[in-house]
Amino acid sequence: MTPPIGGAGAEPDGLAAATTTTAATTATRPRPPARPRTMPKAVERAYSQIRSAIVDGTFPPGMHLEEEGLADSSGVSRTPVREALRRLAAEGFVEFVPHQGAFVPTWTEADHHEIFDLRAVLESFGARLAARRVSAADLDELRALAAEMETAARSGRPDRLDDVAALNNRFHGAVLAASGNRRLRQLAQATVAVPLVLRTFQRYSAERLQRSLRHHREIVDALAARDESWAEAIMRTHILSARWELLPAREAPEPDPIDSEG
Amino acid sequence: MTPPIGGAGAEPDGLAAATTTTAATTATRPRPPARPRTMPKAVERAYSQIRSAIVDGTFPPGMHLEEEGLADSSGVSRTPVREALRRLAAEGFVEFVPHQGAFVPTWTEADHHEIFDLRAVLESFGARLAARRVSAADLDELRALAAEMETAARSGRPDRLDDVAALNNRFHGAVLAASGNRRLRQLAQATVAVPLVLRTFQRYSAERLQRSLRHHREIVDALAARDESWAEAIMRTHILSARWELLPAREAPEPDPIDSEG
DNA sequence: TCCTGACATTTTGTATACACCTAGTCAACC
DNA sequence: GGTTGACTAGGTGTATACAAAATGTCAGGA
Repeated sequence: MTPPIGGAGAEPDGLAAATTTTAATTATRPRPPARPRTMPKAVERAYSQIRSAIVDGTFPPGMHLEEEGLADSSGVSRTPVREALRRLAAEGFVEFVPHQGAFVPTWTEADHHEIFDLRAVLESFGARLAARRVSAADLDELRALAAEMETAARSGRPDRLDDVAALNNRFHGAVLAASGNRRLRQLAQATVAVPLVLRTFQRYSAERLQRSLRHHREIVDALAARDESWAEAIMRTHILSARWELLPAREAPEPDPIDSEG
Repeated sequence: MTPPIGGAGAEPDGLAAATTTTAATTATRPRPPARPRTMPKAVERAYSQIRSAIVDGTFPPGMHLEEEGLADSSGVSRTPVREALRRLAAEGFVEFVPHQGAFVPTWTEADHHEIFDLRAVLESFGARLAARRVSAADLDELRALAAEMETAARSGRPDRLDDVAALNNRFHGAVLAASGNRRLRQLAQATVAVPLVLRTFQRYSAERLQRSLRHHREIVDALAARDESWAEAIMRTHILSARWELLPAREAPEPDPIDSEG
């Protein structure tokens, strides 16, 4: 149930055909929540353009997002832009002020801690659930993602760090998918972490990045062992250790920038 | 920051009056996220009407919500109806199917368990945080709400049970507010439980209701003692015990309907 | 010189009109 | 008679036009 409102729903829904005369007797027969076909393009274009502009910093924190301008630059009208902004607001990418419109949120340190607290709670719970239900295919996928991340990180090239971040998101998403709780996945992925964590690895030192990658391996091991407590603990560890790498205040210090990692 | 997108933002944001000669340097200065004034009325009307119709069963599960009809019955046009539906979808009250529109979701038993698992995780964590930061005023409010619920329940009249449900929501919301984590509150309140739990108490037996009310008292005690683990445990208990009262399958049995209590 | 008031601009909020897609129905063909 | 095809209706998706509201500016007065 509850398909992700706009997210790229790559999940086979499976249970669409509960059409078996479900109690309702009236003529206004509720039709079965049919299969999601293809998403239209206007809202999707506006959505992804705005989203990536926020993520990559083109739209800096505090910026006022005017609907007309976004509509022009996206090549669509204001209506789909509004819908896209609403979705982005629901996911925490923008903030709305009643008669002023949408703004790129400014993250405070308190926000940062809120988000990581929630990530720790939700994803460690997801890891616990996943340890119960994980399949061999899930484990293969997780191992493959971990390996890809290690490869990308080993290259040492900063431009690969975005790949690492993307793979990291996929890894965490895969764990949440393996948990079997779709709402949990939706919450953890959409509402919580994305805006902050997306470009995260740019700031990791080489050794911290290595530790993060080792965490991933250990998460897979814990899941493979079907050890719920271990899985929960290592996932919690993994996320809470990342918190301190990414504090907004740490922008200046700039630790060892990844280079020359064998 | 991140004010609740559509919720009645009753928070004094404080930093509204930077109106004095625009201390900014550039013209495209990001303006401060100003105070939330008054929410418009069209979307709000549509939103609350649709929402309550879903909650009270006027719109049964599986029903197709046609925008034009909703617009007519709400006295507004389709545009605000669409926005209201988007918000409701983000909160789990409706589901969207691409070129078919919005439907009232049908809750399966699996959905039910997903939701209660998440509630248990989020709200017990909220109780833990709240035990750290709860103020005397918070405790007073919680005690007052608990007392009101007991009064309403003692009356034994089934029509008061909706009041109990509303007070229950306020109680849980107050705990989450006391946690100090706004995102946690937003997640726990908006995305997770509301549609299912709202009309919940109609199904409680008298003794179960009493137990639930005692839980509330114990939650307050745990918070007053500033005992994080106690608060977390009793909140978890409170929610998980409620899970089994509300299973969809239990519709037929219909236990002792509250009467003559007190 | 500073404050107060109204005005004008800009942007959001809302309404409506149009286009495309989906689904259901009916007819033609195999 | 069953199946396939196109047609028709209904509804969502999108675009645009209009109204309301807020902000910033400017003039007038104390």
